[in-house]
Amino acid sequence: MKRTSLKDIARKLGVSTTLVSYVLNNKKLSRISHEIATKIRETAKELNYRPNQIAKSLKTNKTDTIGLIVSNISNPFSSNMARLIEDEAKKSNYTVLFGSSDESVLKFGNLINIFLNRQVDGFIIAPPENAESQLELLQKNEIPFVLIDRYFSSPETNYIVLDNFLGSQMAVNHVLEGGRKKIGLITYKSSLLHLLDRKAGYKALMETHNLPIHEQWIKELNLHVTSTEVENAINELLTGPEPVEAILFSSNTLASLGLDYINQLNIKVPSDLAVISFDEVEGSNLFYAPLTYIKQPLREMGQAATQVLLKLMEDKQELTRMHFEPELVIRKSTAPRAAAMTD
Amino acid sequence: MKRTSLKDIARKLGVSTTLVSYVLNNKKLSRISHEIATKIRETAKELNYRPNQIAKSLKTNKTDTIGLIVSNISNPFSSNMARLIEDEAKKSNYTVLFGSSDESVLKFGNLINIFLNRQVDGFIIAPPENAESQLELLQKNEIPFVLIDRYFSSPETNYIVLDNFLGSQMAVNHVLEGGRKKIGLITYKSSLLHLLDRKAGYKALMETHNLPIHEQWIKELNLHVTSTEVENAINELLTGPEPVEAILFSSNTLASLGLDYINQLNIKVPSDLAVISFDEVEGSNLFYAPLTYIKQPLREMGQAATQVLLKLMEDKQELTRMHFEPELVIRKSTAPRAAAMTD
DNA sequence: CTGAAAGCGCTTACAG
DNA sequence: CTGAAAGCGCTTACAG
Repeated sequence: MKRTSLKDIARKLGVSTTLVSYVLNNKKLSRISHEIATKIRETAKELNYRPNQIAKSLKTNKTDTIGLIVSNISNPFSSNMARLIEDEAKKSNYTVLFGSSDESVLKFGNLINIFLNRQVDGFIIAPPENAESQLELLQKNEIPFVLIDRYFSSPETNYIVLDNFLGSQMAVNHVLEGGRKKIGLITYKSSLLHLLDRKAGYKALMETHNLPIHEQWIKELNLHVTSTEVENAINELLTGPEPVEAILFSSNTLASLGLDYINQLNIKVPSDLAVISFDEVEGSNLFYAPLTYIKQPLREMGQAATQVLLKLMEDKQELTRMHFEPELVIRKSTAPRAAAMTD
Repeated sequence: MKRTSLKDIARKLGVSTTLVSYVLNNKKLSRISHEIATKIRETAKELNYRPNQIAKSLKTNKTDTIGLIVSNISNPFSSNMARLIEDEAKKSNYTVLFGSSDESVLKFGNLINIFLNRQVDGFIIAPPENAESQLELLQKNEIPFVLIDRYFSSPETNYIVLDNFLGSQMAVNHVLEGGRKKIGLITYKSSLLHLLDRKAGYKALMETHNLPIHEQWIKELNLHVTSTEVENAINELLTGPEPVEAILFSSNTLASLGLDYINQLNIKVPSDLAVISFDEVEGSNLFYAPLTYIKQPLREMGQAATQVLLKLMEDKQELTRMHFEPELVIRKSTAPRAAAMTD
């Protein structure tokens, strides 16, 4: 069954496709008789006309599609972001293509190419390490894009990220206020700036308070982290010459693995060890000491990213770089020393 | 900067676009001199040629795109499924458009239309209630699609679902073996067959064992469930004339809300109450009594759905309906009566 | 072995 | 007020 096209409608009514196109797109309506317009609309409905966006795109060079590239769509952080972007994009009649890079530049580059071949109008990207050259390529080709969650110092791009430096400071400050000065950091070995910011914030605040930072307090694990690595890191932080009283996890994945292990150990949170993390750990409220965490304003960030991209696509404008303020969600895992002891 | 087209390459080499098209698509290579083929490929690379899939699609009437419609991409079940489908589709050079219906037929219909306008080649769909007429429309238009997770008795469609009836039976049987005969069910008020199957399996197994089922043991909540509804349901199950000894939750969302509440009550799992659920509850391993659950073989189901759709798209074939076998993952929340007591 | 040409379904500058 | 016509970037049946 052939789908009906503009031509079919035009032929049936004995008018030009031009006219039909104008009417169905509500263009130049002022110059078209009301009568014929109505007839066209009726016939379109009757024949169950459905515009072929592909044909339209070929002509207009616009697909009303944006490509969303995240690390892994099955990660809650990414899927939540995806949903917000989907909704925000739909408001402007955009549809979202998605792809997962798995932290691999190779896969990332492939996705970019696949999406470019499909003529996406722009990208929202949480890039993997070493994606700089790919991004430069996009810039050279004047493809609009905005980074989210992650960013680079060069090339200069639009981005929407958390103020990660501040987030770490808030986390460390909160732990210090609870009476714990020996704080370990479990993060990733990575050149990604948002992660370096988290490390730097931790260090900076410790220094502000003239507290020593032992290098063995900072554990940097693989981006594709295993539970064993996390377990080893925790063991090392808890034993050694300067055992820590608190651990800051720089991601929900790390914290989730960490809590699993801590739960098996013969120690109590928060009396023996305070725990805090970036991003919520799904289900950590079921833990006997629900996790204190640094919360990102996901909705605002997702909407901002989409809006910035949409604006970018209609007219190249200057750079937009936003650092969103984190929120400290205090729960039991960091209850103050004294309180925790008598708990 | 204009993108280079086939014509650009053809002009530069003084050959026809026909030839260039054949070479770059590795078609009819036997009839093309090796020399000119090499030259064409070199020039394409040099000019950074990137095929315009939109133009190709217009001509071939194929977009190599599939539409994935789930209830909500930010639900872990959906995002996990999405990731598996993304990977499986990519193996065959397909890209995935996604959309969330939020259990609304209206939104669902809109997504179908949007995706059809974009000429997706087929759909993978976890439909909302009352989506039957929309699906019939797809069938009438000969659009290939396969349902996943959910299905209808009419119209007859392809689908990939869990054997939900069996899943409930496994769950109830396991609880009975643990020495508990009073079992409550918290599920949704819905005509969706996979949910009715879960209820039916529960009833059937109880009857097999000649156990009474009190109607007040079956709680049917709104698909857009609130924590209050879950709390009320649990309260009613635990008080009343015939308080239950175990609760089966028919989804991870229900179980998650339920555990949250049970955790606040002055009762212990599993000694006071055994708990079991469909699908894993993220982070429930952090709970003092990790949750026993009915596991769906997501990977197999996602791959099957994609494969069935791909086959469907190349040649309409007969119906494929698969009921996958569930797996019972036993953890502490359903430990046998005796063991739980002395625990 | 190769290419001119038609055509996919639209949009829109242009002529009347 | 209206329409013929060109053209977006491809594919491919057809003629040579």
